[in-house]
Amino acid sequence: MLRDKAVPLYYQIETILRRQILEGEFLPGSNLPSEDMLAESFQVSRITVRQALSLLEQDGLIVRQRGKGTFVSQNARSVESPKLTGQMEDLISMGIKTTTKVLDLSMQEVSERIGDRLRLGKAAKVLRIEKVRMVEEEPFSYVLNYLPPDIGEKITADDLVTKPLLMILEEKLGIRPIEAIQSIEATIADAVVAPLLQVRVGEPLLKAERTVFDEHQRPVEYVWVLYRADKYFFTVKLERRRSRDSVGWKMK
Amino acid sequence: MLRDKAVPLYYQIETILRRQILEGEFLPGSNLPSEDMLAESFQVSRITVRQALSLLEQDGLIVRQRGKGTFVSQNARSVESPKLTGQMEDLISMGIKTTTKVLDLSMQEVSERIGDRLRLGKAAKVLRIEKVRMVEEEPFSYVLNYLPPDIGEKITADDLVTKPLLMILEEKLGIRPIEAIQSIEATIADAVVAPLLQVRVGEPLLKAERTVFDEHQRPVEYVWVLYRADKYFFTVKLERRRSRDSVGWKMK
DNA sequence: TAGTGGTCTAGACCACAAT
DNA sequence: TTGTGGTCTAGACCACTAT
Repeated sequence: MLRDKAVPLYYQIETILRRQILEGEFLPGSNLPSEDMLAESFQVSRITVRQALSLLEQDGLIVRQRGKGTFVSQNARSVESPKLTGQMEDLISMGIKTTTKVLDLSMQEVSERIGDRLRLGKAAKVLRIEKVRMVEEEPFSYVLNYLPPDIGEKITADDLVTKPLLMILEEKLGIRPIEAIQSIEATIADAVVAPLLQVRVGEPLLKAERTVFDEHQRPVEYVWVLYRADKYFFTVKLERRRSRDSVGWKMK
Repeated sequence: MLRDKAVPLYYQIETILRRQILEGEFLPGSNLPSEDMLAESFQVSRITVRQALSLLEQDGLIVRQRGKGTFVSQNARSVESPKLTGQMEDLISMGIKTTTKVLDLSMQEVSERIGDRLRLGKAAKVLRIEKVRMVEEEPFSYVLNYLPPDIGEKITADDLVTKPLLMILEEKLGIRPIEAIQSIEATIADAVVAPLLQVRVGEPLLKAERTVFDEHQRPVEYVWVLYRADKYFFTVKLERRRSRDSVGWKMK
């Protein structure tokens, strides 16, 4: 067994099993080897195997059933989307196939709404970035980014043409965005954005607002986006909150 | 310490800590007792405490930092939404404040699209339910439900007026819906739905499609919904996929 | 009864942050 | 150096499913 201090065993095992599932070595509906068998073949303890499996379960790749075994999920499905999906990873990798037109990049007084989202004081300034993202020569979305002053002052227009913003934060500034709270609603194109997105006034648009947080839960970016409804939809997995009745507890 | 065979220790501990956080006994940003201390006061092993904490971490209530401690999340925030949020729980509890007008309830031939989503054969039938949900006397959403025949045949119109569908599935049929895949896009009201939702043609609507699965990953319901944009938005937490470079592995 | 996943323990060592 | 969370072990017993 290859030991690598930098990468935990359970993570290595998860990676291997994930690849095997995605590449079809284990087919949807089929059962995985039992935990004992996996522990044996990887030469680790069962707890470590379970740690790996629970990651796969969280991602919905496998389903575990007591007394029966562990099965590859029917939803271990490849991306079905003809458009683009809006998961965090896509937002990052999106830079690959898209070009960005920066319309504005300037430090501005913070509005109450933005300041609230970024947890800034009233007198603070923010970097405002206005841009249009193009996918295959067609306008795709109209984006407003707002960044706290200490982060914003380190970002230049040159950065933006080459890389997506989240990648700049990570690689240039050492900020690790790991979480975002996003809300989505429907709206229609007005006279201002319609020409920018090359649609008629009144066409449907998907509006998303999100605040992005780093590992310390500091807000590092607030984003306001309008997507063309014909080019974008958003997919999520909803999970029911585990519900089990609990009982009282006595401290000893 | 109270032992209850029916409820795992880690789950009891999670419940207690969750309540303490939500009720403000631990304030956002403050640190929780260390894992060792929690293990001591609950009189359980540290592993069991960690299991409880990892549930809270998954739900975003706490943040753990190696070498520093465990902290209550800044986002342990109560519902901010003036409208309704679209999480699975809401869909269930929604019945409380809403009334439902059933426009149609009938067994029909399955279309290819629906059959595909519910994993049914070509000749299968489905129960189709068409309804309008009202919130405080105002139309809120236009909903089409499709259910597999064996489930659908057990549902009557009477059921629907009293309880939300998911609750019927659970209480009357013993089906436990635990997961759904949902996609969301923007559209506008056409001449058919505009009067039903009491909006003008051309007003923005949020369109959601979702397939609901039970614990065995069987699709138990397919739903197609149009929401009035002025009454509904959807909030989600996005999480960045953990990314760590992994290395090769040698089987022993 | 045999096999599976679910829960739990006691103990160990490590990496990281603060002092 | 001390205290924290991160990883890992070996072993135990339980609950559920299938035979």
